[in-house]
Amino acid sequence: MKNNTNKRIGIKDIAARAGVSIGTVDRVLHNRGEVKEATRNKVLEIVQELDYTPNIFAKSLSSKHTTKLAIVIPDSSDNNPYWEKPVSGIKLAAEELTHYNTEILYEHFDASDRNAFKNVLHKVCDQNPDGIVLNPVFKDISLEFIQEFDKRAIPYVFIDINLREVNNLAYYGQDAEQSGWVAARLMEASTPKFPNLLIVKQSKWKVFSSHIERRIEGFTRYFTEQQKVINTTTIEIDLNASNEPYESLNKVFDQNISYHGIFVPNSRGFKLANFLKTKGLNNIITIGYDLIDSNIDFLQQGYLTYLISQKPELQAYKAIWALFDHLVTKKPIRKTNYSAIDIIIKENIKYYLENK
Amino acid sequence: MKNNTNKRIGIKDIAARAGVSIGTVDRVLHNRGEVKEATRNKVLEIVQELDYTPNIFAKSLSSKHTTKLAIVIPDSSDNNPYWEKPVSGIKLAAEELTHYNTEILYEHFDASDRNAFKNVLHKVCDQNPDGIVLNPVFKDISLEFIQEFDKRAIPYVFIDINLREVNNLAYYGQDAEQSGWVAARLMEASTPKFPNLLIVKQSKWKVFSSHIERRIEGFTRYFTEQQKVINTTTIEIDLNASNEPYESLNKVFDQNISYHGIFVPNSRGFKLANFLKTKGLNNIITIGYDLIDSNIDFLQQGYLTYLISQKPELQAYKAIWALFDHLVTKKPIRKTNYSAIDIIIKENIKYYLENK
DNA sequence: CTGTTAGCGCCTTCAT
DNA sequence: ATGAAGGCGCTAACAG
Repeated sequence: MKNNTNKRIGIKDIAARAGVSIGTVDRVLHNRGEVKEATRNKVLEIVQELDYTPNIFAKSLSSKHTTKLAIVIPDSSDNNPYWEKPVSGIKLAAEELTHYNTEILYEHFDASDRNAFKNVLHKVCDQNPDGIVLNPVFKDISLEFIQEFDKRAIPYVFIDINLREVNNLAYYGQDAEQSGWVAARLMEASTPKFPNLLIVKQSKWKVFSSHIERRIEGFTRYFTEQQKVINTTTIEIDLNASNEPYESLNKVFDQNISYHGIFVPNSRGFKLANFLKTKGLNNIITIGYDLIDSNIDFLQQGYLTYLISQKPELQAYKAIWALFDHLVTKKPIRKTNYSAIDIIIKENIKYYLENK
Repeated sequence: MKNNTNKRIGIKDIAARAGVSIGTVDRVLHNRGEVKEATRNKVLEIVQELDYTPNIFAKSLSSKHTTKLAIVIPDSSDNNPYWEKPVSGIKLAAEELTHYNTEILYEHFDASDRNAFKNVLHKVCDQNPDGIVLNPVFKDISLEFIQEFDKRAIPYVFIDINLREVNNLAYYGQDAEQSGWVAARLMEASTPKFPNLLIVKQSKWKVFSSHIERRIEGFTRYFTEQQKVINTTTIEIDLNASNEPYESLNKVFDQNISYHGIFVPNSRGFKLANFLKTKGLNNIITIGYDLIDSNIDFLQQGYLTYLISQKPELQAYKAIWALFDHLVTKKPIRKTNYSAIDIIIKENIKYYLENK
């Protein structure tokens, strides 16, 4: 039984102890205005001694200052529904944070549009926010602006893509290679020895490509490191073209190889699934990524066997909170934060969705 | 650019809109004192319309009242490390909530001790808490006290075990049968057709038994409903006896059946794994429950293939917050809340643990 | 039944 | 360089 009867000590107490007014205490606490060196030291001493910590509720209640957090992540205007997810995480965090006198600046842009990206960053700089969540889709442009952030001492948190050798406060994202391992492990468990495997890549997919490549690396490296022999075919398809993926897949399936498993390392598994459905092929193990609606649909129909999910909502949500904690409550923040790699099947998807 | 400049509306705003004073608004909000039915309705209407939510910081700043929440769940003193998990969720919630003027009353007891359970509930009643999180391990005793709770209008939330036909605010727990389905599905995917399967039950396990039974039901029903033929052997072992599970398992494995998979529907998978390790059997698919340390250890060593986890920390954490939200912020609470059924393998456990 | 008022701990402006 | 006072949104005691 815990009884928390320790009254918190406040600036009033330390003012009394120091024989000054609370106004003076406030000034030394915030380096605001001039205070005689002697009294200043005395106050600080007492602060130390009494282990004073501000009451952030009283603080945010009274403070006129609202901290501004800017979010720079793509939206789904490039026809990739994946991007809806982080946005919903942002909205949740924004809602919660209105209580704390903090406001979220969110500007969406097409993930494949260099200029849009640059423009957004310019706007963000103009707003002069207190902190920034950034998905650095274009590395060169990002680095440019990061210099500016550093100069202004604005903390920034990366989402999804981690840029090395810069001074970011934190990173929230996935370990793409490891998720490839997970996929491989599931594939191995569900297919016979020496399986024929197909990997369906997307061409013309510039933005996120490093992730996709690393998922594939992880996938194939799993088998080689376990010294399992597999027979892999990799095809590249323009998944945005209207005649695809049917044309390419038809070609592959006409070659009379019977595939045991198919790995789609991006969020477009549903396109493959749709193809399999029209062909009546429902005994192939298929593994895709991300819980977008059409994937969920085909998972439930049985044309996708596994989905791997990284809770992108949570990434955005956590990134924003990290900034808040850093700026307002001064909590220490862990720098590298990899998302969980969740395994979703028909049987557990329902409660997974209910618990996000 | 979304500018969240919507000032939160407060009791002052709704007072103005209703043409009354903030005092009156406060009274209807808290059912304190008498208010004319007409004005009462008007205020409530405006509250609805403006979607008012109280500023809990201002609230906890001004309020003298500290809300007391009592938690009645077992600890691990009955030698079941599972119970450590919810306790850690409680601690987290308690820590967060101290800020909000609420105090957590936690009294542990042995899950197998009827008298201990009763005593704790008596103590809880004496404390006269504002809300109660209850794991109703013993149904009859629980129902007895629930009558008292209802009489005093103290809201109570169930964890782990759901008692029907009582007026609980919410339930947080697992869908045991569905998790059995998940296990079955994984087992099916990883074993040949017509597999020999072994189910290792624990005897003398009174408290939690309905869950365990329902996991097994789900497991076997999956196969029958899919019309898959399996050959199942079920053994019951006193997993707390020192000569077990070795004696019983030895007997089973001496019978010259080669098992493809073993299902352990409780948290003691590690005991089986340890047996398999000493026997050098590492090609059997094994599925266990719960991320207790020894299970994690054997998962990483490869003697447990899958672990199914229900994030018991989160259940406790959410249950406490549900009470808080109900009592303090008046948020509506969903009554039935099933945990996610997480599939854990060697390859994804690391980030899973990092993200709890 | 309803309005007024004094805080809660802190920030901020205005005097001194 | 320092103190005094008003206010943030809400609770609770006190007057009508």
